[in-house]
Amino acid sequence: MPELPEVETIRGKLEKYLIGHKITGVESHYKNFEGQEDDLVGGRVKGIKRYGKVLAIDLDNGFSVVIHIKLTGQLIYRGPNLKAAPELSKKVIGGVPGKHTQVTFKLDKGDYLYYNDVRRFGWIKIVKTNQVENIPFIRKLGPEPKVAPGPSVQAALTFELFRNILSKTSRPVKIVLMDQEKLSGVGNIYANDALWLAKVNPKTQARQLDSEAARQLYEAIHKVLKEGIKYGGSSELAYVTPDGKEGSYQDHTLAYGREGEPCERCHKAKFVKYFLGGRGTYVCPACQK
DNA sequence: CACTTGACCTGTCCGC
DNA sequence: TGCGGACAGGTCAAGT
Repeated sequence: MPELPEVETIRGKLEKYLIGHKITGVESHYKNFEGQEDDLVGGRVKGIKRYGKVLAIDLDNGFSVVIHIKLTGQLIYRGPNLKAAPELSKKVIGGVPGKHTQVTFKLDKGDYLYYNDVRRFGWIKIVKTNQVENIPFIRKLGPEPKVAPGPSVQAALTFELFRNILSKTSRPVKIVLMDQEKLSGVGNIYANDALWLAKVNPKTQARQLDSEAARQLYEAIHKVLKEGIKYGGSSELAYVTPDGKEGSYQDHTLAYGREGEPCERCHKAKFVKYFLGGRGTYVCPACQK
């Protein structure tokens, strides 16, 4: 769920709601929070960047808030910028502020940005803006598929790079797609869908893919990520946008979650599910040879 | 080095 | 209605 399309959707909304706003206070009791809350106070939001699945909120005082929401992190904006404050999705368990609010960012003009995280896997770091790209996790990220016009900072995943990445390993191609150090942004849902769209078996050794299969897969990755963005992300689990709404990609998945359903493309088989690398993997046995 | 399993956490859903 | 157990995606650490 929080893969590139979800994080990009959040990025766009934060840009809309937060730019120009000053942080007037930060309250955190979160175990995965690193850095000095006070470094943010007085800074104004000047931009929101994305590195793969990671967000960076840049302030005009030289500091940034870097956030990885992992599985259940939620960034919820509340305040007058929301014309009519929409009802919060019930996926915002406990509401805001609430039982699962880990960090509260108080902004000027009566605004708040809340970080909720039920399972507390996500992390937040306060660092100087010029040090964001030195955070080890971000430094190690591979190039990402360019599917959004927005200012992601990651290098583009060209077809040349993609072929090169595949050629260097015999790991199953699905595992490679989800390896953020090889390419960034793709997680389990979109990996499943891209493989189905490209008619590639997830277990295929990456280096066994010929140029044509690699091309199909390369294009499929871009296509499914764009679809994800178009539908505002997948709210299968805990994902919601900063205005508290759900995305709808979960209603448009190609293969993910479709165990037992007929394959609408070949009509020859039903989707089966198995585990690959510990992750739910959905394939049509007839068209993903 | 490649690959697998367990850990991190809690809510939801499923079966009895 | 209650309860135990499996399961969920993202990443890291430890084990084989």
